[in-house]
Amino acid sequence: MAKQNIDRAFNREAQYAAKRRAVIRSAAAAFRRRGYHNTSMVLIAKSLGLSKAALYYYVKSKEEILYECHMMIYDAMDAAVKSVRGKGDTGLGKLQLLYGGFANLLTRDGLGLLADVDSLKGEFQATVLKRRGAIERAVTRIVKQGMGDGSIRKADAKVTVFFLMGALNWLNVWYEPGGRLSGEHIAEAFVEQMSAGIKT
Amino acid sequence: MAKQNIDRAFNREAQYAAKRRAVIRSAAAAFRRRGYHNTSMVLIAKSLGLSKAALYYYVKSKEEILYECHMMIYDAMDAAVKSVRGKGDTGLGKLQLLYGGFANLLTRDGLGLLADVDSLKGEFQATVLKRRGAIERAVTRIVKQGMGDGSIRKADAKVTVFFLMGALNWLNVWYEPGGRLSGEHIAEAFVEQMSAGIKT
DNA sequence: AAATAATTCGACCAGTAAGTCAATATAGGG
DNA sequence: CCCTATATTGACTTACTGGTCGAATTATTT
Repeated sequence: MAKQNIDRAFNREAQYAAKRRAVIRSAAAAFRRRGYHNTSMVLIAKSLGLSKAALYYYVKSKEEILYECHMMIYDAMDAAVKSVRGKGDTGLGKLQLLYGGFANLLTRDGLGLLADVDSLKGEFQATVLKRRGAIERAVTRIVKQGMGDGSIRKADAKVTVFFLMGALNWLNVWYEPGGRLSGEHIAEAFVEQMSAGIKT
Repeated sequence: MAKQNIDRAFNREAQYAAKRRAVIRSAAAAFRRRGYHNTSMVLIAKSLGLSKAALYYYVKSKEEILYECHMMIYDAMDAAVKSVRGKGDTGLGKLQLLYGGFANLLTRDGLGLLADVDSLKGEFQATVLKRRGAIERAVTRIVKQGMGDGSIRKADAKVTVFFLMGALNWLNVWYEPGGRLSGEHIAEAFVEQMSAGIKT
């Protein structure tokens, strides 16, 4: 029954991983609503029907949870960047796809850009900043491509990108799932306003 | 010498008020850099060459400091709103003036939009949210005016406004005074991108 | 059913930071 | 030069919360 055993073990592992993800996701939602420091471990635990001690069976520290929250969103954004490779004939077209994808992540998929980078220390913070930088650089590259092919108006690329990323970030603060505005609606409006703001 | 006494007393009062303001301003800068919860009262005190206990001679609590930080920026924004009354012939023109004014507050004047509203409780939080709502409503009013007079493309006003406010808010995260980009430069670029994004 | 491994918990520990207070230093006014 | 009000402090208290640990409980294997 070696095969069975392996299956079982695999299943257990998967179960563990799933629960760990649940912890991260639940914490992420709480962090987004109340902020990192206003969310205690007991609260995260209780919202999952667990005790605080049980939480530490799945994560090493609160900081690690925050770190994983960041990784989650950056994984998704990296995937979005990758998915527009080759697509879109102009820089602007590519950026439209990517920006819409980002907006969808933040609304439809319930992921949030956490701003609490300062609460992370050492290696954790360095990694998060590195990945954020990578995203910004990817967007900047596309913007510059657009400026090169004439689809995007020439301007300071850094300012342009930060302007656009800021609008996205603010979504966390005001967007409420299930409200009057659907995620798709917002994504569409954002892409339109973004495009109009930067195209030639 | 009653007059003298009154003058002196007034001077003392002014001195007190000035020092109190200094506490708020210094704390605001620290909050913006490190975040509210990562900034201890001792740190605020030491950066002013005081002990923590002395701080409590000027403020009632840390929360009050955060509250006053918010009031400071909202006072400035209210003033900016007031200052564009009557100016600008179209909605777009008025919004350009206001948006540039906001950008200047955040860069040149070193004021920052604090996002830590969740760390405020009860009446404090209610007041801050009320004032933030008032600013958003003022901006929305101008946007709608612009949609009415044909200077601004018709769209969902709420989304439009939040998009623009988000870009402003993100300034706090990435803008560094004394860097390559001057406040004026950024304000100009923001106004241009904002205008292009929403005009007809 | 016994033995073993995976989960979960109550109770506790330790560090941190806000806030208090009695005591002290400083500065003008008489 | 004293006296009063203002300004400042060191030492202390208090409350919270992240994190640990051994025991208990539950699931799994043999």
